[in-house]
Amino acid sequence: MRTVHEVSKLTGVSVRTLHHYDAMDLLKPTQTTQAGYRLYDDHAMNRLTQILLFRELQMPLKEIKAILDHPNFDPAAALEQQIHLLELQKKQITELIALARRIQKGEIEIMHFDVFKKTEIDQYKEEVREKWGLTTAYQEYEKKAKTKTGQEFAASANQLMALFAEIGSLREFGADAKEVQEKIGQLQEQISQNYYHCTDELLYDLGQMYCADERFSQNIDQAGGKGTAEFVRQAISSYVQNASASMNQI
Amino acid sequence: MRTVHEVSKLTGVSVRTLHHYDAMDLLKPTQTTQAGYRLYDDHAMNRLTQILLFRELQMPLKEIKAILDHPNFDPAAALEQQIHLLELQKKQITELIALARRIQKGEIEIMHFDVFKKTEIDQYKEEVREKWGLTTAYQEYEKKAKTKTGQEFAASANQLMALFAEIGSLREFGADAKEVQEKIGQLQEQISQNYYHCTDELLYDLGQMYCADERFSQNIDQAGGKGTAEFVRQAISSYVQNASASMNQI
DNA sequence: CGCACGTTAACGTTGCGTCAGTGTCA
DNA sequence: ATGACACTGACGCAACGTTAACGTGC
Repeated sequence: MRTVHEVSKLTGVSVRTLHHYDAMDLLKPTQTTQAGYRLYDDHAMNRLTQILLFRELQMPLKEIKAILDHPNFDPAAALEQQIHLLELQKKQITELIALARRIQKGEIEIMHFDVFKKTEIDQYKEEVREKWGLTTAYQEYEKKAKTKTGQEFAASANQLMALFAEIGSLREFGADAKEVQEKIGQLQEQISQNYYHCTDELLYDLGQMYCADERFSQNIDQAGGKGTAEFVRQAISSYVQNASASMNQI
Repeated sequence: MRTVHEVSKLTGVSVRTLHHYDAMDLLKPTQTTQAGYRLYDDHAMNRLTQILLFRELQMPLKEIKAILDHPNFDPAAALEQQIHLLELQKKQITELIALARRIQKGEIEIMHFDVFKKTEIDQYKEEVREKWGLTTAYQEYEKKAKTKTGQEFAASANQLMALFAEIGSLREFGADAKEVQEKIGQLQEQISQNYYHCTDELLYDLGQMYCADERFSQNIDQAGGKGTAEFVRQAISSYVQNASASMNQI
């Protein structure tokens, strides 16, 4: 267990940064003493490592949080992506150096501005985001949310909850039952209409989240009875599998 | 002559960024049409190249401006420094990749946090700053400025102007005359006391600036008569040369 | 006259730095 | 009791993004 100062000295981040990451729920201290002192254990240190790696790649902290908190977050896959990004950056710097050298020797006069355009890097970053089901959907959601009044917002939430209640009442038929699978299709459509384009992958991720995140599971179980969240997750899982199976038949 | 949009497409910077750089006097358009449209020529484009190179190295825009506007700014020297910095960055990324790879293979578990500490880079950046006579002195100045009232501020400015007037009255003796050289010594001391530690190098840079920047040369000439700014520059130049010569004798 | 492009002005955002005032612990 | 270290606001700042409201030119 380390104090803020110790973590700071060890990692090079400022104490203020640790406060900041705590406040925004990016990195919570493992414990706090009775006096409110932050204490970090090795697990927290590992998360900090991940954060710093992503930060090195110029990712916004919000996105880092979203990735690390993703229900299907896979450290190995993330690491691979990070390495790829680092190599792209290295390549870009190498090109920059080469160009600077040629200018130095007087071989060329003006810089190719293309070198500054990190399209390749940005492109891969976009792929990374999509891999974790982020940004594209998330941005879409934020835009739709802006043009919505509080009432409309509540209305679509109620619609969803009503659907969960219906699904909950069908638990006896099993997750694979036609009726249930139909409802899952409706769920996907409703989300697409009210929030963001809900692909099968996203739907799957949502299913995971419904169980993993208490704020969801509690609400869902309240609407459809205990175990509904888990039931929805299973139903979504087979729904998605069937969808990908029918894709392969084509 | 290019419009903002053209420059933007060519270089990858946003139009807003060009506005921003204009507003902060980092990159002024070569011309503006009667309608206020910004137009950039090749010279401006070259300056933009320099800016982007420094920005790539994570330098604050203020500092970039200070360097590019420095009276003795030397593009070749700057380029060399930029290359050096780029290579340091490349080295750091290489190390990061190596570490990430070892983690991937399971050879090690936890990251050496040292990799994130860019001490070497920061250190060299500090050298670059000092090379252009920046930051150290500038920060000192800003600190002293904070603990000063407007009156104290004006007082020290008047002291300086009085000194310039005295030097101006000694023009007939020539820049190398004992009396003049003495006054230059006083100048250096006064600056050190009121503003920041004024090394010989800094004094020399100031001399250059007194002539290059109209805001200075006009005031100085007003205090000591026409040609005083240029006279001071010459006097400082030989003062500094003598100082470095006497250094070599030791 | 439309339509792409330009302008200024002003507020919003990210990621912290930097006090200020106060409590804690060796 | 005296530092060194901790905490919580709160404001500040850099480098733009974003939106609004409006002029320009082919």
